[in-house]
Amino acid sequence: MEKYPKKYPIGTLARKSGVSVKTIRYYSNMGLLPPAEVTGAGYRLYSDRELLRLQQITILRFLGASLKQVKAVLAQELALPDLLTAQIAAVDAEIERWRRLRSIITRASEGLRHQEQPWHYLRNLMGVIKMTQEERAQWWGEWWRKRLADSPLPEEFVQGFVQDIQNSITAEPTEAEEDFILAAQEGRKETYVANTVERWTKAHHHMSYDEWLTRVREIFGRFRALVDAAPDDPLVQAAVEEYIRLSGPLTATTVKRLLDNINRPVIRRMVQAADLLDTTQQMERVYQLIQDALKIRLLRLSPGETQN
Amino acid sequence: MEKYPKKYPIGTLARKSGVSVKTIRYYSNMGLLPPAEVTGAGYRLYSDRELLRLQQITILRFLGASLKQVKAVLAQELALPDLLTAQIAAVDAEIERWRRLRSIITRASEGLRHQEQPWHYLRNLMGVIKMTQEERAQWWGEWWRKRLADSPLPEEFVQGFVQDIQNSITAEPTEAEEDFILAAQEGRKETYVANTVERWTKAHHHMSYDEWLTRVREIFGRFRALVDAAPDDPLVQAAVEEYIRLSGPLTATTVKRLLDNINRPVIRRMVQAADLLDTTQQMERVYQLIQDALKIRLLRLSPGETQN
DNA sequence: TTGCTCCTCACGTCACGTGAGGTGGC
DNA sequence: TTGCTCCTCACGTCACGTGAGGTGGC
Repeated sequence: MEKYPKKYPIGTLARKSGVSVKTIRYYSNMGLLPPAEVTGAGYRLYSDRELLRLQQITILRFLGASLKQVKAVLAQELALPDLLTAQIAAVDAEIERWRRLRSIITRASEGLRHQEQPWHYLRNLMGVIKMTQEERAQWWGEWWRKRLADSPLPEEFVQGFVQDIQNSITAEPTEAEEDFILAAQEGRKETYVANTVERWTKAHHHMSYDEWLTRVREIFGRFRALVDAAPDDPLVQAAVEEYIRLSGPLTATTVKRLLDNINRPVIRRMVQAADLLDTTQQMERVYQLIQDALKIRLLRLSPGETQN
Repeated sequence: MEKYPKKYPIGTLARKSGVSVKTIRYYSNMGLLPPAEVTGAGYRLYSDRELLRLQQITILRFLGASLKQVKAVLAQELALPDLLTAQIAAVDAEIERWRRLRSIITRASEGLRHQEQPWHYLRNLMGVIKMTQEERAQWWGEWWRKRLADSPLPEEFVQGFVQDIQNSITAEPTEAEEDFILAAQEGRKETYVANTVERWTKAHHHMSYDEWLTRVREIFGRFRALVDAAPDDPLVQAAVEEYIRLSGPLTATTVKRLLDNINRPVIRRMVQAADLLDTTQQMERVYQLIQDALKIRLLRLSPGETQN
């Protein structure tokens, strides 16, 4: 006695399952849904066993599986939960791809509004977005080399500086970095920088960039005057307090970020450059003073976190 | 004098543009990038004019345009900004599609963990998610008809009630609605409802569902006792105050939402049902009392918004 | 006999890539 | 002459849908 005795032609299966005749024929031909029987005249006959299998196929397709994956799952070569986990990852990748495309199109669309040479602009935009890590390192290297070409800094120094810059470039570019490169390539770097820096000082310090710069200069003047004082001298600590405040709220996190920043090779190299250009040669000592004063300030803010 | 005198074969163009020979051949064959010249031996020759055009094609493809769209833009049948606007909309639709698929797969994946009949569960899930508005209306109609089958309510009343239910179904189902249908189909409705209701009362009222229900019953008891009082009677107003608080903070918005809710045809029909079943037949009057008391409370909360 | 169902085969979709088999040009 | 470049043609990708032309079965 067969379990599924009743057999019916393809049209009946199509009606029972809601799947088109063409699609069922396709599945059958590719071996995914073999008919229960084929008559002498070539008619495909199916039973409810095939109906069940077809429903499983439909479900898996509904969950985004390819026919190849469907085949693997039904052959029990691939477990259902594993398929779904893989699908979620694949869908996430797709969403990421589309998001990125969306941001690119939006940027292009906005950029075009103020552009007189649309194709030229779009070509630059595409170029910048497609840049690999090495190409960006290359670009920044050249940019700094050009900027420092006329400076009186010794050649080895410039070489080292460019090296530091290139080493500090991470795998994933930020949109801000891409926009800067684009602006520089289009010769509108000055206005771009002015705008973004102005936005930053306005948002974080409620003052214009000029005001902010004046404050920074004033603080460095104070440090310079105190260059021979001890780091825990109240005057030095007062100056460092101001310095911290210009970077954010007075918390351990802010101070740590400042210390991390000041320790970056590029910053250290800039301090060296200042010393090379400055006849007083005090920048290195000022730099040490600020570092030490920051460390003391951090100790006072978080006595429990001195280990790191 | 030609503007682009130098002509070169396909391989040179490939190297200059970074596009593969095969792709250039494809574009040329389909008329998107006709060669500047074809030699007697059939060699395609290109100039820098074609190089420029090829770069434009590459840019548009980078922005997600199809070759058909590329053709239209280069033939100036479609303006660039219009293309980009259309692209953004298309990309948004794609992201939405993938998001929906992701949520479906996630739900399936989580549901499978506690399921003994995975295919059966997945089939139900697919069915529920694919339900159209009419199918959902149909489903709710049947569900209520079954629930009210044994009730002593007259048949015309049940008909009208089911009609009201079906009319209140919106085009877009919520996930909560889909989950309820699924739970009901799988016979785990009771635990599902208990869980979600419990979560709701815990989150919004910091009490268990049982406690919350006791409070609601107590308030209705108070209204019932006050059925002949005026809506602005202090005791009625005190009861309505409690009633509002059980629904949210005492603001004009909350009161308006309560009034909207109480005015829904389905709610009115349920009040009528209570009267048909209750020997005291007071529910209709209690209902009116609550409505009037709510209106007075709303007037006191927002005297400026009485027009609507 | 009529009308419906079923069959195969070929082609189209989208933007190419692969590969075979052959030829032109430096 | 050798090695590189170029050519055409056919087929594959993915999951079918469309359509032509013909036949089986109630």
